[in-house]
Amino acid sequence: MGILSARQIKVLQAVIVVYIHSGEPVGSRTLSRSSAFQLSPATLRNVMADLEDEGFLCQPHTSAGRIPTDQGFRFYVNNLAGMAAVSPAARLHVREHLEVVGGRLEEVLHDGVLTLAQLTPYVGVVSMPDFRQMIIRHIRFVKLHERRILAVVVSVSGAVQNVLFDSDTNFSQDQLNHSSNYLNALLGDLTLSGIKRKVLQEMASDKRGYDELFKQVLALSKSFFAKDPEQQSDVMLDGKLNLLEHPEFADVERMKNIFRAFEEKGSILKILDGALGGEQLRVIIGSESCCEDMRHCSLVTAEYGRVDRTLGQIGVIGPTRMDYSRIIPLVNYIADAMSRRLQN
Amino acid sequence: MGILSARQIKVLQAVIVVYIHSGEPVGSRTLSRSSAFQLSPATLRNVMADLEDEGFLCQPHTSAGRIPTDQGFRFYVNNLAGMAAVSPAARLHVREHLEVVGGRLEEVLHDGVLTLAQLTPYVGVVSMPDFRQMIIRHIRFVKLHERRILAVVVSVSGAVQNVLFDSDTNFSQDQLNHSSNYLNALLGDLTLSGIKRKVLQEMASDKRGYDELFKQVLALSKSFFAKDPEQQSDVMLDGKLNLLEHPEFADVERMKNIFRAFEEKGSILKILDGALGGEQLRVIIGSESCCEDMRHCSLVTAEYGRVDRTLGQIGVIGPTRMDYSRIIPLVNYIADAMSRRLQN
DNA sequence: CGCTGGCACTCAAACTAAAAGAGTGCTAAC
DNA sequence: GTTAGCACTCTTTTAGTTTGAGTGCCAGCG
Repeated sequence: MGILSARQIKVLQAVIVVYIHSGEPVGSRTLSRSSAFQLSPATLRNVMADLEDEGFLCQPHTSAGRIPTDQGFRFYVNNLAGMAAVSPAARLHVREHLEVVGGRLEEVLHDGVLTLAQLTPYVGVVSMPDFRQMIIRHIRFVKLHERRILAVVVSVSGAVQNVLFDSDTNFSQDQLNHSSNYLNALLGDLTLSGIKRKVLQEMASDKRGYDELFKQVLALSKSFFAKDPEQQSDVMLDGKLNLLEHPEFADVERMKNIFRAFEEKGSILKILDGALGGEQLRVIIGSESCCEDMRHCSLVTAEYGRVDRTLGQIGVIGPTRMDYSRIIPLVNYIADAMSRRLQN
Repeated sequence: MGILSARQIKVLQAVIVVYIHSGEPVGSRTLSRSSAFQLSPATLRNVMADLEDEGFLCQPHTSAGRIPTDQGFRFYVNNLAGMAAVSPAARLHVREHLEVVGGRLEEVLHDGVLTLAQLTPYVGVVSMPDFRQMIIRHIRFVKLHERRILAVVVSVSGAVQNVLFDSDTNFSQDQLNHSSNYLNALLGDLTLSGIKRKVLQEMASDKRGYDELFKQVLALSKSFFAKDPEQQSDVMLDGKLNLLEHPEFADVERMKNIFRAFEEKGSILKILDGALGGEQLRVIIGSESCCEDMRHCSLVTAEYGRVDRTLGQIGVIGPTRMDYSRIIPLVNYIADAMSRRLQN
């Protein structure tokens, strides 16, 4: 037990390949006919029964064909799935729609999921970078009304976040400008919390002699950073309708579950960033996501970002019966394209 | 024909009320028993047959009860539906979740749809104001990188829009600040296009003598306003899952259609803003929306905004079999609460 | 010992038939 | 104008039957 014979592997692979394309339980007869097996249905039955004992296959009910279990798919993805090259059509599509110039971070991400939703029959998904972990290029304060201030924070990767807060004192826009300048001069390759720490340090070391400007910056920073936990970390989805085309989601109850998971994006985010800092590409199959509502879905995701720093995950959500050998390279390809675009 | 007798109206109303609560076709027997009618089923049958001839009722098939047509619902909403008072529970919920202080426009709108999605079994929907029609309070330019500039535009109602653009010349942040100040001094109760026009006018009248600063502003404005059509006008939806609970959407095909309409928000926006400038409250029943995918849905929407200016529509989308007498006052109530919150 | 053919068995899906139930339209009588 | 009665229609439900795909197991063969 545990280790599979060469023949078992070959049968397992055949079952999975057929199942991925047909969506129906596959029986011994089908297998014996279609594939290049020289074995009789009876023999295949024996092999399949063994594979079932090992947990790679299962039957929806007695006397139906076998379908792969999550464990079966896992073995397939890890060991058997040959990776198809990204089709020329897909490359062209990416070149035209994704590999364009610039744009805000949000737009780039949107282009990414949109492309995935168009090139696959699944749902495109991307986790938006945690703003708190992004390196800040600019902070600028805009006086709105009395003590109400809008901080515009721009990261190196082009993400823009607006933070609304109230300051204790009533600064003029000129004062805010000066403070902005001061703060921007200070920051170099730091995240928001890094900046916060640095400002506090400068204050502690009080080598600045507490000049007027510095006091302003301090007061402002205090109010501003109090608001910091304004966390926009989020996921973006596109192509939810694609799922409706798959027979496995004709069941209304199952559909509801998945759409529920989509609506409260927190659970998806948890799955996406769950094993953060792991491999560059991840495949999460069915119950591996530990999310009950997503038990019948798989995720294929890849990291995207700049060379030095991962920003988030982009990929697709589809039924466990997913065309992994086509999707995995595609997700990789698109993550790469996005990363390149973010690089400038 | 055309005009309905008192008895016909009474029957029509009874059919609709029963249907709204049961969701099943209602037959003459049910009606004769339940309601305060002193009429026999046979008589009711005659009346109902007449109502069907007039187009207010229809049968899913021979020998089923009658269900109201869109026209029937229309008559009900216009003439028969007694408006229920907003329940204390709903009032409390609104007070706690919607009638809070401040926040960006986007947050306010989000609170609005969320509240609707929680207080009704339908989908909350709000059309975001067309930024181009909003009165601008602030424009501020932030230098990002070389000639790449981020304009932060803030409206009086608290909407913030970031516009990314490239200027022809490489301004310093100080120059941008001065230009911002200049521009902000100029604008008073104007929309973006109003400002554009004004700047052009000032240029034409060249009474400024073409000083250095003004030239800057001009150059900047030219690049900035070139980007103007960056239209974010959009709709926000919440509570899509609610719809799945309704028996009328157990049919997968029908569900798909509606979710398709949700995904491409343009069509919804068209419906919402279609009869813009009309009544304060609108009810759109079934095919009246002229959107094939939404044929089985009704919308109840109300205008929201500041006293002097309508910003958009907020309301719900649900099955045509909607509890209008509860929903209409509720939507009104929530639109009011939102408008009040936006007022400050 | 591995493979195969044969056979009995199981189970879901498809089909058929019959019955039940709800409701209608129509007509004749009140 | 209203009603009771009746024949008719059509859906829904139930049950029973058949079909077909597939399995498990056993005995025999190389």
